[in-house]
Order: sequence, then structure tokens, then C-alpha cells
Amino acid sequence: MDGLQRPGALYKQVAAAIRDAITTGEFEPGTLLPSETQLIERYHVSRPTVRNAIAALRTEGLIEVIHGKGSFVRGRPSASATVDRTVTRDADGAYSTGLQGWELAEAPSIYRTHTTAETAPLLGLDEDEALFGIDRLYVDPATGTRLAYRMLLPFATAEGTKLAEHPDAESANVYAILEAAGHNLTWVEYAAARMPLPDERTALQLPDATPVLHTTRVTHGTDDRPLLLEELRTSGERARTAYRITTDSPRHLTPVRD
Amino acid sequence: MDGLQRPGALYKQVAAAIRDAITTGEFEPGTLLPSETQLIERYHVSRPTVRNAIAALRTEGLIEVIHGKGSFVRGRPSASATVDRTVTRDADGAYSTGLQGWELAEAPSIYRTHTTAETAPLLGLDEDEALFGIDRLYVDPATGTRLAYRMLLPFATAEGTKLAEHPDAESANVYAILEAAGHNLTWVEYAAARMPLPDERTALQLPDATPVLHTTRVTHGTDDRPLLLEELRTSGERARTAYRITTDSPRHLTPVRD
DNA sequence: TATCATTTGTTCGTATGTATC
DNA sequence: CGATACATACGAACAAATGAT
Repeated sequence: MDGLQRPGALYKQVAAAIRDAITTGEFEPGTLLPSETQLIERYHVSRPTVRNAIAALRTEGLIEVIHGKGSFVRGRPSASATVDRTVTRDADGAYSTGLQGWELAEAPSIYRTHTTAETAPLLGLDEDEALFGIDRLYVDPATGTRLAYRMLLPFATAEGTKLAEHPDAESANVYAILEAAGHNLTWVEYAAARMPLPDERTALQLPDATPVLHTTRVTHGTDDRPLLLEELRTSGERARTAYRITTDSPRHLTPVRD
Repeated sequence: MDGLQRPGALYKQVAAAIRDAITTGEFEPGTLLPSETQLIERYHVSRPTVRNAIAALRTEGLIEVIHGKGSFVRGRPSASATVDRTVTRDADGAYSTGLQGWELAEAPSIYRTHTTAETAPLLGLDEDEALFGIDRLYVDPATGTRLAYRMLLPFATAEGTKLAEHPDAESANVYAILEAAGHNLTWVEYAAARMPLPDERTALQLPDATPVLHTTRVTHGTDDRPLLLEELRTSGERARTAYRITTDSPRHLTPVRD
């Protein structure tokens, strides 16, 4: 059965055959794939070859394997949680963030850290300058999706405001405090995707082969001075960020390291 | 040398040891890792174990392996290309997109397609409704980063405008045409991350273990009617999208399938 | 609770193919 | 052409997780 043909390595042919069987509908999403033993018989190859094929489909994110149970067809997951990244304010001018509906899973952790090669240029600071770090872990109760939030607050920004004593204020409050300090706020947010570090995979409870959606938001004050950096990291497959876009006059983004 | 300790599988210990050696600085980014044979001697394990460890570091995106040459330390790549997703218009009201500086790698391909379970709700249409599809492939000449762009143009939107005959207009022109047709345009853009499909990996020339940054933009006209869908797919590690954010009054996003 | 069959995970060994220099 | 390095493939054995008996 299931003649494997010419192109390339044997395990790639097996992987392609299984991939086809999935897209054809023979193996439906959520169902169990044949066991390794069965695949060996079906394609007349050795166990290492079958395992190699399965490993390939795994890194593609097409299947999920559970020890002792088997391989499940994953079927392309569509984002289930949406994080609205627009900054809104109500009639009273009060800010609110797009994390409503997400629950804080742990108490915020506050610490002192310093700028890195990545963050320094965004904040307009030199490397290794000291700043506050505030980490929060959120969970979407509806889907269980986790989201890591980090705020990097330079001492220069906090100085002379309530933030110096309470750096763990929520985004909306931080914006309000900065505005009360006389700033005219604007924001730029960047979105990128990457594979998680091992500890990120744990913290965000990411399955195999799921990338991280990593956003970086810089708050600018009067004279475009960078005041604040906020980072958001979550499963790129289970969550997405949303941006409302309105027209703007041409303007340069603050240059960042290239 | 290099005592491997208790926790977990042997190959995971080896992977951890190599990972440590990389972060410690013993193996610097860009340099060649010891060969499989050398790693076998160094850690006193078999070849399959070493290969397993290398495979793990590979899917983490930490190293890159080139057939016949060896394993290179990748060192966390930072996005080199930024795509400004803000919609800007100059003093004359002319729109421009954030893809300036990117070069069209092939002639645009235009075809007829239909809505899917993903795209239908965003466009406010039923599934399997017919629409134009326009695909473009861009390259950033500075970095070689590739970017796949797709526009989905419902017949109902094109009808009665120049778009019916020239669906392959560029974004900025499409916006201008829709505005000339009497629409007051607003946009919402979603950002998500996922692993590439095999053909996407080829088209975008993605290395191993690199996710795709996938953005979806919906153009709304008068009465918030969805008019147009644009998708952007590129290497999440080599490119990032940028959004300028201004405050807005609270408002609901158009609901999308959950 | 304990045991067993099934299924995937880990580790060794060995041989050969193929890309790079 | 040869030396080196990674890729592919087979075989075999035991470990560990799962679910049912």
C-alpha cells in the first residue's frame, strides 16, 4: 500500500504521505494517527524512519505527540484570544488597556534591571543604564492562553512622579501619571515573531512548535522623548494583537538599530 | 570533562550543556560548533545522542546546521527590517504604504478565489463567496528578507469602480479609489505568529525554526462595512511590523470568530 | 492497588550516502 | 581525489507514560 516514490529522503516521503493523508481528510484534526508500529507496516520502513517523519511533521506544527498515547492531528489552530492594543480613553479622559478580561495569574514582580542592546536604543538610553522592571503574567480564563507582560521604566521617567514609589502601577495608570506630569503621549508598537526560549515555553505553557508573538511598545512624551517600554509575549497561534489604524501624516519612526 | 548530571534524558543534558556553553560565550555567535565526532568525545555519548541534542537546539533556533560544513551558533537575531503599517497621506491627501524600500520580486499574480472560514467573517461574507486574490512577493534589497503580500478583494467592493478592471492596483491606490467611491476609510490590523507551511518556507526562504509573522488588515468603509482584506507574511525574526498608536474612544472591534 | 499491553521516548551500534573543501 | 562532516537508514533493547484489566 501507499507507494512511496522518488523524491528525496525516505522519511521525507513518509512525512509527505502522512501530510497528504491529513489534508486529504483521511486523518482528521483531533484524531489519533496510526501508531509507529502501524506506520512501519503501512509504509514498509524502519522505526527510526517513521520517527524521523513524525519529528518533521511535529516541527511543522501539524501533529502533536503525547507520550504513551499517540500522535494527534492538530489542524491549523486559529487565534482564539485577541488583545486590543489600541489606547482608549473614556469621556473623562481615563485611559484603559486592552487586557481587560485577562486575569493576573501571579502577583507582579518588581525588580531593578538595566538596558540591553535591544532596549537601550528604543528608550534613547545607553546600554547598562538602570531601570525598573515589572513583570506580570496574565491568563485568559476563557481559553487558558497565557501572556507575559513586562514594563521597563527608566529611573529618569519615574523621578519626581508617583511612579518612583509605585512602579507597579498598571499601564493605564502609568499613562495617566505621565500625562499629569505634563507629557503629551504618543506610542509606537512593534510586532515580531520568534521561537520561545526554553523557560518561556514553560512560563507560557506553549506546546511544541509554537512561536511567540512578541510586541514592544514605546511610549513617547513631549518632544518625542522615549519614556517607557512595554513588552508583550504570548502564543502566536492562540492569540493575536489588534491595532486600529487611522490615517496620519508622513513621519519618521524613531530609528532603531538595524 | 564537562560532567553531565542527573536531570532527564541524556541528549537533553548534552543540549543544555551546549546551550550553556553558548550563553557563557565559549561558543560565540557565527562560529562553528565542534563536530559531531568531537561532541561524542567531549560528552562521552553516542552519535544518535549527539544528533538528538543538536536537533533540539535546532528547533530552538539556537544553531543552524549546514550539510558538509558543520553547526553554526546563530545567536538571537534581531529584526532587521521594519514595515511601518501606519496609513499615511501627504498634504494632497495621497495615500502611501509602508512597503517603500521593498522591491517587487515577481509580477503580481491575480486570480479568482473564495472566502474561507478564516477570511469570511472578517469580510462580513459567507464562506465560499467569490473574490479577487492578488499576490505579490517583495524583497528588502538591504537584507534579502522576503515578504508575501496578499489582497483579497470582494467582487462587491470592486463593482462599479476602476478596481473591477484593475484589481492589481497597489494598496495606496486601492484606498484612494475606495475613498473616491464615497467611503470613509478606517482600518483594523491583526498580528499573529505561526510556523510556516512547507511551501511558505520555500517562498519566503525561511531557515529552520523560524516562524512567520502573519498580519491581517481589514479596511472598513462607511458604516463600518468591511471592504477589503490584506495579508502580510514574512519572517518573524528578520522583520517586524510597526504601528503608530494614538488615543481613541472606546469602541468594539468587529467581532471575529472565536 | 497492582499488573499488563500498548505507545512513545531514549540510547546504543553500524553502515552507507552526500555535501563541502 | 581524498578527508571531513552531516544525512539517512536499519536493527535492537530498555525506559516511561497511559489506559484498561
